[in-house]
Amino acid sequence: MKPAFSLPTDTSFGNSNSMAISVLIVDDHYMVVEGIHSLLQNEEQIEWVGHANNAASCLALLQSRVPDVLLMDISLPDASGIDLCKQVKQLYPAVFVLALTTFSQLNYVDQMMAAGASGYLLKNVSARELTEALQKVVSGKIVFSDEVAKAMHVQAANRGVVITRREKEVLALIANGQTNQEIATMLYVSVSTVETHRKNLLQKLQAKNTAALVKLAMDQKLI
Amino acid sequence: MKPAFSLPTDTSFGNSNSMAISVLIVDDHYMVVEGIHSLLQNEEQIEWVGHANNAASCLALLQSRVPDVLLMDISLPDASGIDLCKQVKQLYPAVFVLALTTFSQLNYVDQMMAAGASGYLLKNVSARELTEALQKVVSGKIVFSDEVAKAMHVQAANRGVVITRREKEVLALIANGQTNQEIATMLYVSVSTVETHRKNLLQKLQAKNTAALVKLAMDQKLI
DNA sequence: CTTAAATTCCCAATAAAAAGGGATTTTAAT
DNA sequence: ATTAAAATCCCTTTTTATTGGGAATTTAAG
Repeated sequence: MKPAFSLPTDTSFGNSNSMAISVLIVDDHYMVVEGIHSLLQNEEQIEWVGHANNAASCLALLQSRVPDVLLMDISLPDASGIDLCKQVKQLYPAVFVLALTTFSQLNYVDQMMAAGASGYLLKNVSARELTEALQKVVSGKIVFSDEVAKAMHVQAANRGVVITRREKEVLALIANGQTNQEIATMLYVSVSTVETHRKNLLQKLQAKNTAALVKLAMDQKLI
Repeated sequence: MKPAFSLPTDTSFGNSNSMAISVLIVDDHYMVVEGIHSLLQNEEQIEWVGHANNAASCLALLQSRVPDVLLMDISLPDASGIDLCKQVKQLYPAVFVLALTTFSQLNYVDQMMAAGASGYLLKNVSARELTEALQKVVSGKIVFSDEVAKAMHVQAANRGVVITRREKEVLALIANGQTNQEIATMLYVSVSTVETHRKNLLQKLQAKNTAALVKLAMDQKLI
C-alpha cells in the first residue's frame, strides 16, 4: 500500500541561524493573516514576505518571489488548499507548504499531505510552536501540531473511506431526498445502477441504512 | 504554560477620550485575538480591556472589569458561546455581546441572538466594519455583517424549526441507523409512536424522506 | 382549572430500500 | 496489451419506510 505522503529526501538545509526563513501566507481571513503577522513580527529568524487572500493572488505573488515556506489555509475562496498545494509543489518544488487549519477541517489532513504539504498546524498555534514548526519544515521535517496528531489518531477508524466520483453524485442526491428512481432519471442510468451504487456506499461507509449513511457521510464531509 | 487570560500592561488612560468603547474579547484562537487586537490598536475610540480564551476566565475577568462590549467566539473550549452569552447577559445586562464567528457556524445565529447577543460578525471583518459595528452596538442597535445577513436570508426557509425533546431523541436514533422497531424497543414505546414522531419530523423539517431528514437536521445542527 | 402542546397508541395500503445473488462494459493506469 | 477499478445493468425476496387517516393520554404553562 502507498503511504499518503512521503518524507522529502532533501535534507541539505542546515539549521543556519544566519539565514532567515521567508514566509508567505495564503488565507482569506484578514484576522488570521494579521494574527500570524503579529506572531511572527518579533521573530528575527523569520522574514515576512507578504500575504495573499486567495489562490490566484498566491500564484501571482510566487512569480515574483518564492518564499521558503508557504503557510496555507486549506479553505480558500477560489480553490481548495489541496489543489493549490499540488500546483505550487509542481511549479516550485523547493517551497515547503505548511497547512493552517481549524479543528473542524482535520478530515483533509491526508489529502493535504498527499498533495505535498510538509505539515499541518491548527490556527490557534502559539508563536513558539509556529516558529519551531517553520524551522523544522525548512530542514525537511514533517510537522503536526499536537492537537492534529491527536485528532488524527482519534479519527483513524473512520478516515480513509474512498468513494468514487459517481458514488459521490449518487450520495448527494440521496441526501437530497431523491429516490432511486429519481436519481436514475437524473443521471440517465437505470435504477439497478443506482441501487448498486447505494449498496456500495452502504458497504464502504459501514452504514446500516440510508439514515446512517447520510449521517456518516456528513460526519466525514463527503457531502 | 500560557496564562488563561491577561490584562493589558498599558494602564495609562491618557490618550483615551471619555467616550471610548471598552472591548473585551473571548476567543481561544490566539491568532484571532491577536488579529482583532491589531485591528483595534490604532482606533482611538476603542479601549482594549483584554482577552480571555475560555468562558471561565471570561467570567473571572468580568468580576473586576465590565466592558461595554464583549466580542465572543461562539465555540469555546469550556462552554458554548450561547451559554456564556446567556450567563453574561444575566449577570451583567448592560454588556453588549457581539458574536464573532466563521462562515461555517452561521447556524447558531438564531440561538445566539435568542441568548441576548447584539449582533453577529464574521471573523474576516475589516477594521472599519468592526469599529462601526462596535459603535452601533453600544447605541443599542443590532448588527450583522453583510455576509451573515446574506447567509441568513438564504437559510431563512429552513431556519427556526423547533422539534421536541422526544423528537430529537428519535431523530438521533434514526440517524444512527436504528429502525422504527429498534427505536421503539429502546425508548419503551410502541412502533406506532415512533412512526408518528418520524412523521412529524418529516413534516416539520419539510423532508421528503429519511435521507433528506438526516441531511437537513445535520445542516441545522439538530443532530 | 383550562388549555395547548407533547406524547402516546392504532390500522391498513403503498412505496421504497436492503440484501442477495450475478454479469457486462468502460475507463484509466502500467 | 493487460488489468484492475469503476460504472453499468438485471432479478427476486424481505424488510422498512411512507402515507393517511384517527384518537387517547400526559405535561406544562397561564
